[in-house]
Amino acid sequence: NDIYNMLIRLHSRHNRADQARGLFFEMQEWRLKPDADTYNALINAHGRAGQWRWAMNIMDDMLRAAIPPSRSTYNNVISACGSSGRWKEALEACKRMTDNGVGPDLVTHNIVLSALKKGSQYLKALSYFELMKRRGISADAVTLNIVINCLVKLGQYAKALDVFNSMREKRGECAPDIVTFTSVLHAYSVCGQVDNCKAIFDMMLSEGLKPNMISYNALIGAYASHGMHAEAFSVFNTLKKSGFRPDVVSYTSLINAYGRSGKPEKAQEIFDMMKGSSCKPNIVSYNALIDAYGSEGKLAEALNVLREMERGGIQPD
RNA sequence: GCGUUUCUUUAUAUUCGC
Repeated sequence: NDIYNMLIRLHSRHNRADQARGLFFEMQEWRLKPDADTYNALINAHGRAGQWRWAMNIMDDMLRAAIPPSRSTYNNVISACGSSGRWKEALEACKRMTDNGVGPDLVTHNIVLSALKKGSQYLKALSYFELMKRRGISADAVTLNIVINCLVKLGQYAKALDVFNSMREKRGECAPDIVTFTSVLHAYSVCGQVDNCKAIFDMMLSEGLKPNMISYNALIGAYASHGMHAEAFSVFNTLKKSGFRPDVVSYTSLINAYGRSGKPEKAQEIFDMMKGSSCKPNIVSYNALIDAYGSEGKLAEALNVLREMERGGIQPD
């Protein structure tokens, strides 16, 4: 049983909801009874796939099987609504949870906040956070990271930095983590302060936090969006030297760095490098390269890339 | 009673309009 639960979780992580569902039926053919963990994992799998209705139906099945939904079950359902962009349904599910006598925990509140953020309801997210404070619910780093990102989306950079600085003072549960630093780095990029992106990155290092792919990619992206291809390329190399394999985001950011610097042939070079790697270009990579040519008026080359993309079986959007 | 562990939540890439 536990093995099936693990396998379903594995499919969930890889966004294979149908495979997860297959296992769910397969285990029952072996006369294994799905337990709460099974249902939770299955709900999670559908949530990640944006199938919030399925997620809800599975919870109903659970009730029919006389397995009471746990806090994790509700959290998974609320999260399923959130990742499908259904913030209203997320709030309703949260209310239903309370009505059914299952109290929300901090994770629940964080899931609601992120559902509001995914639904672009940044102001609502901030009011929800204020409500949490008034109720004496103490936030953790995840909470504050979401708040920072909502403030950035609203263009309230100074307030975002205030939250960041309060996290640095408080430490403990609220100590800035790698997500915090990456968010602040991105905030500086969005408001045009590239130098501070590097400063934040270095601060993260001096705090003893190890950068991951996402933080490297964020720095590459910051340089890229400001047309600083040399700096972007240098971070790309540092990433590789640190033992990471650049992913599709790393490559696409670098393509964009050259595109924005008016160097489509360099962008093409990186694109070819990506094809020679284990990482396949996706539609965003193709779009970045097409735009690199297009913005330099090289329409024939741009069309060539478009044709190559279609030959590769990717539909233009 | 205390601690440890498991599960659920947050950060990065392309174009265009307001």
